[in-house]
Amino acid sequence: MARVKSEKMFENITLAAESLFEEHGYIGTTISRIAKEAGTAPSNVYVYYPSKIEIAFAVFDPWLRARITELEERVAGCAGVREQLTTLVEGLLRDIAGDETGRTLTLVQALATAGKTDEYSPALLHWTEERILGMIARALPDGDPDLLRSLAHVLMLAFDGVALRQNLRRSNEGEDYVVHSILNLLFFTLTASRAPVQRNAAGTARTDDRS
Amino acid sequence: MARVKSEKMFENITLAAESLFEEHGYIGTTISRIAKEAGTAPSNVYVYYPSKIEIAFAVFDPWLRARITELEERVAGCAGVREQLTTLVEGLLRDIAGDETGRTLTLVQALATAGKTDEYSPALLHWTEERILGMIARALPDGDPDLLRSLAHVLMLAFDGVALRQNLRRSNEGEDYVVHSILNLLFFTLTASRAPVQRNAAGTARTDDRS
DNA sequence: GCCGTAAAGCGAATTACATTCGCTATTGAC
DNA sequence: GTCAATAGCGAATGTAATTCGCTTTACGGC
Repeated sequence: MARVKSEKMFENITLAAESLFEEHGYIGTTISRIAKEAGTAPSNVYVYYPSKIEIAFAVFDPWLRARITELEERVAGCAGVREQLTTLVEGLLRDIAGDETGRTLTLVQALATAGKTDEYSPALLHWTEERILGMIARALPDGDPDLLRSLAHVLMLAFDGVALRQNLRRSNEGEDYVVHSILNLLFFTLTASRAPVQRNAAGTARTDDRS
Repeated sequence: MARVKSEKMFENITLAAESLFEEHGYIGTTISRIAKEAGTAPSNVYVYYPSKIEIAFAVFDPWLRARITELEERVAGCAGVREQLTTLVEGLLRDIAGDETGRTLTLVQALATAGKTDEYSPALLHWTEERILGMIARALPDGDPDLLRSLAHVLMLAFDGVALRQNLRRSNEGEDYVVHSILNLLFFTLTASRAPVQRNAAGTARTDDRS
């Protein structure tokens, strides 16, 4: 063997990219700029990453995992079903998907511009969906498994939708409405799926934990 | 006045763009190629459209409106609530958002790469959401208006999500699962919202029109 | 400590595009 | 028939990702 990759340089490039993506998004960030910020030449960036899109994935992956894990803790700390679901949906859609630092926008841009040749491992998406399913299932232990999976899937789609529309909106009032809509739907569904267990005379259902 | 824009040339450019976007997506289509296909020079394209993204919008807008209108007719022709909702969701998510000719992918790519300076009128999105709301409301005339609007909104998000993920998947089995999930959720919700009116002894609800 | 070598590092291409410029040719209005 | 606006076009321009070829460095074996 001979000369070895510098851990320091790898870190410089990754951190520079992270900071620039955050500030300017995927498309607004150039390899030249990343290199300059990392203190090297553009061509040397390709010693550490095979392409620009791989840098974006490398930056986004740990960020999303950290946010989801953090969200799991917050959800687990909530007392009732409604609080748990509200925390989950707000955290996922408003805080993470609607993230103002533009990281999900970065990913959306990267994914949208990814060519057929860019191999994007769906591992992160799977992982995320499983985590969301876990949170839902813990909130609704008696829920029908198929329905819970459907909920998780729809939440993932909504996540993508919110991220995509980041690029179109000025204000973020849209996200609040999204959160409201999903929770609206979720609570109706919750009512329906738990209805056989507890139902009052008026025909409306209530859970044992009020918010 | 002097020389006037040729209607024929405008059509040539638009049709060439439509065909190329369909085949290669937004990013895979170049202005040079559009011009060649239209029988003119790249620079002349800019006499008819201010930018590449405007061409994409011009092509996508009438296509989406036609598909949605067509879907409205199909939904209206369905007999029961479940058939109507199934037709709506399948048509919207599998046929239109998951469109194999890649038109929604084209739009997603265009939107994702759109700079802050690109003015994209949200008129089309509003129009689409209103049409979806109309279809849902006609299927569920007794539904709570707020809930119906939430449903329409979530469907729009799912639409975006499906379109975005077009770029990641090889097969389209994912769309079938999406359709299943949404319908699953929808029917639970339907059950819940109609429950106060009709409910049988077992605590499960059923509507008056079975599929 | 020295040497060979694989690989880091880098400046200069290369390639690909969207978009603009300056000029020529056309055509509609008078 | 003349004028003038503008369609049409070939050649820039500018930007950005990625590659190339060369130089320099530093690890492993001796």
